[in-house]
Amino acid sequence: MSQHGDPAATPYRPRATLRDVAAMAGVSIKTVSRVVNGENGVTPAKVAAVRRAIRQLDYRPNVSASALRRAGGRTSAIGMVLEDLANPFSSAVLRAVEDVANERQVLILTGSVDEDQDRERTLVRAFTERRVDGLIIAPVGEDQGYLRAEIEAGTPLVFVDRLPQGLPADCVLSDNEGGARDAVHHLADVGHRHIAYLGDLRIIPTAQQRFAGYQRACLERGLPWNPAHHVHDLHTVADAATATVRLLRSADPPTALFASQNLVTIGAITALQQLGLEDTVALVGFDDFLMADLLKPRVSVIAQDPRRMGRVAAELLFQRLDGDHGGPRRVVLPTTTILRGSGEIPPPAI
Amino acid sequence: MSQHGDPAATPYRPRATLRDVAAMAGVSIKTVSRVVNGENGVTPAKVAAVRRAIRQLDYRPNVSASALRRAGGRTSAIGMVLEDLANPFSSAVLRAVEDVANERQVLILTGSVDEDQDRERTLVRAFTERRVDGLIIAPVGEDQGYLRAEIEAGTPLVFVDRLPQGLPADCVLSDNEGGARDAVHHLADVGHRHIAYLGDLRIIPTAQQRFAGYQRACLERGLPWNPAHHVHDLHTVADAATATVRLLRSADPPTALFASQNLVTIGAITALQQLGLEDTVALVGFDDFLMADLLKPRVSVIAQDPRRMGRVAAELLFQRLDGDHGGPRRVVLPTTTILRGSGEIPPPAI
DNA sequence: CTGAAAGCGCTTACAG
DNA sequence: CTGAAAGCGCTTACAG
Repeated sequence: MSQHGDPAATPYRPRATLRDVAAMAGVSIKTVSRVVNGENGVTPAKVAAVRRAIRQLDYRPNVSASALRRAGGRTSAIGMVLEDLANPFSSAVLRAVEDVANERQVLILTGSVDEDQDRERTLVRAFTERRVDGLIIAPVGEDQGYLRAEIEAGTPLVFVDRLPQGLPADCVLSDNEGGARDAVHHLADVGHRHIAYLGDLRIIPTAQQRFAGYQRACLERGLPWNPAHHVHDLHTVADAATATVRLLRSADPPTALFASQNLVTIGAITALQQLGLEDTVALVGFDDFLMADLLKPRVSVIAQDPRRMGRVAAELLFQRLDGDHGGPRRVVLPTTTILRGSGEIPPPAI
Repeated sequence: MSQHGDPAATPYRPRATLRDVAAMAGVSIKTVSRVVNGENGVTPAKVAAVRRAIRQLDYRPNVSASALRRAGGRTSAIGMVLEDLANPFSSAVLRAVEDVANERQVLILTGSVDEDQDRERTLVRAFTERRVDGLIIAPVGEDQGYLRAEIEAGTPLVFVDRLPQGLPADCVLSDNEGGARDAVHHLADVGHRHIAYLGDLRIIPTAQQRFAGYQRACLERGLPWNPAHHVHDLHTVADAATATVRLLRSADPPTALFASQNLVTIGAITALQQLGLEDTVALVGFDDFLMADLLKPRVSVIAQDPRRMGRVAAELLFQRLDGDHGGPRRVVLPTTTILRGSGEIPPPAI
């Protein structure tokens, strides 16, 4: 009796293997392998017998096992390291990569790093140990030199959103500096001369580039350079709201705001509404967001194109996998200025 | 010369294997395996030699190969099938699952199905062929019976967001009916008797449940049952906006709207703003969204908790993987009614 | 404490 | 057209 096994201890029927299918169909495992892989040169009668056995046993090929022996050893999976899967920018990039990968029957392993360098390395290592065919990475660490070994081992790498440090590699970026510059130029066109900069953590390269664009435009337009109007290291809505309130209540408030990132923009709007200044102080945000159109005033933004970023990155990766061994490429995606109202509020007439 | 290989043809150094490490360290592969897996009973001197070789060769264990032979054969990866990685609900669920999986060093394979039944099956099959340890699925198909084989093979399954059909299995759902009922009761409390239902595709189970909750509340409060005020099959912002405009311009317009889903809510707001009725017609939406707080009026919603849904689903899955073989469990997560203004607009005094 | 042999599920490289 | 043998990179089950 006990030979039949305790159902609680062995509740499962193990998965059928090539060998099981071969036994049931009365052929060798090699013949089954031929049928599974659609190779020709198998008698129709045997093909039928094998197919029948596959169906009866619900056979599922083990792709890890086949990749192990197969020449080239592709796993048909790529790894994607993102800042935070729950944020709209990351998830839009991911989705676009998925769509390209899907056309090639390639699966995606993914994870979030939350600005944590160690997590970036841990994730990359975990993906590598699964022998992914390639990696798309939004880097957070200050040095990506540790990835040199992956490249040498033949795993193509494409960086997105941020430039990698210490490693020449493909990457796809937004024109952060240009976009920020456009924002300030636009506000200056409207007549503003006192434009505050509300920025994310200074360690983030994109934040640095956006500040550089702000700075450049201020120079180009001869705007007064007022460090009291430069607020850095805002990483949450609450941070941004608090900082904006303080700025607008100061003795020397700006007449316009440039918010260098999504959450900062939302924080700034929260503050403006709280002070009743949303129709008085101009605002341009970096990054578009759903509903920018429904707020009052509607929010003018410098839009990135995360889906395009993902698509281009995936296409680049697959080109590498298809054998393109050319030098590293850098793709800079232009931003789009979308004027909806908040950025067109003029400065108060004195 | 040509023996050294053409750099364009063989540009990469193959990854080191256990055998390479063993050769360099002057031990057997079994000893290297012991060191890599942290087994004890290896001379410190050999451990040191092995570690040195691992570092020099930048050895990365091939976890697929080890899983192949290892008893139990866990791959430390789970598969996650979601509606659309780019939508905030899906990505919040994913992120929460990631956080739980991360504690166990488990990786996530994921993909979007976009309401496509075939895609659901294709994705599940692809994950299964990679021998994921478990699956979390937001089902779209009308029948999940095809998954019986996975369960029998010992792959635990947890459904999220929607009940599976034709298969008893663990699942984690929002209280869709209860939440919709709450929305209508709230509007009735404010004084409304003509409350329109704006719903998603009728084939979607959650949409059906929300309509059922709407219906039940109408009965409970003795509200007139007016099919002209029930609009189904709205799946995009544009659809919802058009339908809302038509409804409000009709001879017999409702005084309040219940929007059964995020995009529909946004479409309804677009329409209300377009008609200048946002402060006249009440609105409650199902699903919270960032910025509901910044719109005017602020938007009252029935909030789900996607992060909790993901966390609970992942915990359930890992309990199963840890050996819990009890009967299928169903977890229903309560919704939260958040009153912000739009749902508290009273009906016009006659 | 250490390692040689067998085997995981599959494909490759042959031989017939 | 078909299959037996060897091998992918690793672990298991032994023997010493």
